[in-house]
Amino acid sequence: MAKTIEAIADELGLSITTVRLVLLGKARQYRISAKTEARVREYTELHGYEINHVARSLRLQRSDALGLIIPRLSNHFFAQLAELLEIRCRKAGLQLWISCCYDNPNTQQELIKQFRERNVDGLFLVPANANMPALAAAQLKQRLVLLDRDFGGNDYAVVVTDNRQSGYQLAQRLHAFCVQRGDLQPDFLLFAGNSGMPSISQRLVGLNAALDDLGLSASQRREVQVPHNDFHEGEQAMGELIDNGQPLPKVLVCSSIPLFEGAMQALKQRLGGAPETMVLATFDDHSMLDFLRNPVCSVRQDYAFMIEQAFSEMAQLISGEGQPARHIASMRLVPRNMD
Amino acid sequence: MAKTIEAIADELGLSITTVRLVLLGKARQYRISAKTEARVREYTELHGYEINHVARSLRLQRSDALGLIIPRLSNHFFAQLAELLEIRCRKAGLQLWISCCYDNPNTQQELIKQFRERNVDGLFLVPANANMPALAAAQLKQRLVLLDRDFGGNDYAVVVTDNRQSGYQLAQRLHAFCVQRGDLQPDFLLFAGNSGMPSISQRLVGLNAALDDLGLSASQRREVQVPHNDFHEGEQAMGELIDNGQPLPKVLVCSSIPLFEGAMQALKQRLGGAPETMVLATFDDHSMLDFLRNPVCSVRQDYAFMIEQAFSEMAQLISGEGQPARHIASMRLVPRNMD
DNA sequence: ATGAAAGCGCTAACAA
DNA sequence: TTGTTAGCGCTTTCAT
Repeated sequence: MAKTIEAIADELGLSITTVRLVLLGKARQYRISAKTEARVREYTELHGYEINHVARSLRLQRSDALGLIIPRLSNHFFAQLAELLEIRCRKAGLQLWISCCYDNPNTQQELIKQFRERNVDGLFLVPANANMPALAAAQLKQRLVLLDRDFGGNDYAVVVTDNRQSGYQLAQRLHAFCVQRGDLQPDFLLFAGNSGMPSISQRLVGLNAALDDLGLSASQRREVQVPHNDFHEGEQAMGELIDNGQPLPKVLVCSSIPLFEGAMQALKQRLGGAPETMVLATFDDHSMLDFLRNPVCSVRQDYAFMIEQAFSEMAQLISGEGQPARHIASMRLVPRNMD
Repeated sequence: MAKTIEAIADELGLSITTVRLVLLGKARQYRISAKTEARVREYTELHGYEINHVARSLRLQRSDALGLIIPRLSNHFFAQLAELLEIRCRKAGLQLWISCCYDNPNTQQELIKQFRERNVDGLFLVPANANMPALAAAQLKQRLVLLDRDFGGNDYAVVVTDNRQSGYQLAQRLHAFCVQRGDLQPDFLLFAGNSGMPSISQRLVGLNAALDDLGLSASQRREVQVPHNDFHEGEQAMGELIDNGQPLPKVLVCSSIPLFEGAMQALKQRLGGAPETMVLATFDDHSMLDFLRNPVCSVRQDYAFMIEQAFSEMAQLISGEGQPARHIASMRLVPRNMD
């Protein structure tokens, strides 16, 4: 156990104030005598001193810590977000407490409560449903920055990617690729998980808008929706499609990586893999997509922008200046094997 | 701001103790009158009450929080570990504070200090070097559980995978596969990042022991070491090998996924991908390895075992019972396209 | 140039 | 059956 300021003061026969001023580096400013300063320094260099952040927190009603609630760390996108946000917070002298709610509203509510109890200065939240923002904002004195999902409302700071635009551009790009390689009438299969989430539904909106504009007929467009963005559901849905004897599409677009992985798994197990000419696409990017031989196009979100905006919104909320704003990050298409 | 116990007591004209006993659900036990209990309950149901964990923490000298320091969340293995450990801690009513040190000893030291300042009840640590365990143990009153890397010494609780054994079995399996498909004299290329880490060096030891036992000649064995387990180094090393006109091996074994990804990238960019007959292998597992057409064998660690052992070691250290022990998790080979 | 004291909200020991 | 108080270690304000 490290010594307290009081213990040090006692042992040196000084007052708490004196020791404290030296430890804070304000000796000069308050004209503590050089001799006294030296004595304190010598003592702490020998025995060490570590501030008790808990006591400080209680006194100042501020923890110098921020909370982050995401669905899960095993999703690479959120892990990346968490990693970069922690770096940014640390740069500002703040701790980031990272928790996973698995998109369970009860868990998320419980986590918000716990963060409140521990007096976080603010919360970054990937809301599990449309009600969470209001609930969290109330508990956190509006010190709330929403990430990745925009459920609407202008009351909160929000940082999201332009998913509609991403979807639109993705479909255009895929179609152009097909035409360029000589396939003038490609058909699309859209695979979407949990379209209750605005990020997902917007992706679909964008994709469909592009397919509309491209004039695709009904027979060139299929859409399969599953309740969650996970591996298992992707595998099952693609498995059923194959087992039911439905034709494979020329172009397969998935709303997220886990779903994409599941679909690939089903194709592999039943057909030894996706046909070589099948054009693949997924939202979110991962370096392992390089392993695929097919043409693949993924959508990479702009992490740096998102983190910077999210953090500066939080800083604003804490300082009490300015109004919370909505920030829309752009994305980048990442084509592979599509020259 | 939620009300304090004192504020509630004042407004109800009761004492702090009375209110507290009701809130703790000990009204019965201490024979608080039913009427009083009802009044308190009614009040808190209306106005709410949230305990102030910071004050509690200061008073009890205990935070009900544990720290976890890993190299990085963007490494899927560590993200998985963090995710599961958080679940386990939450089950026990403890918060887990997750931080990344990027294998930088200074950063790691700083994080340990910060956790101390915030009075964590214990720390899970992936040590950045051989000195960190002793340093951390001193600062944390021995409440330290080391993960993934065993730098030796019997003073600490450690949970690691049997990397030597894994390496041995992996090499045996790969060799058997080659023989079975008719390649009686396969040559191996071992690609290792940061063999200063015990996990990595043990993998190499195991691999080489197997190659010894299999009687491979010197010309059948190559080993390339790079300083870090990351994508860029893997890409560069494999790139140089190809650019220098050295022959590709029959079997490529990488010490970790990032390195493996880098090597694949170099093969893809220069040769359009790994030759179809090349047998691939890496430590750690990832579902996206399914994307590869080559025979691939990965090594999956036993997360469930590791988490359970790590947590129970921590529980023991906190309760003060028993001696810290070393736990060795076994692994499982995950063959793909190797029937 | 240095010291003393109040108070952040909680818990535990002791009173009544 | 309920009340009072000290104290966890820090910061801030007001005295010397």
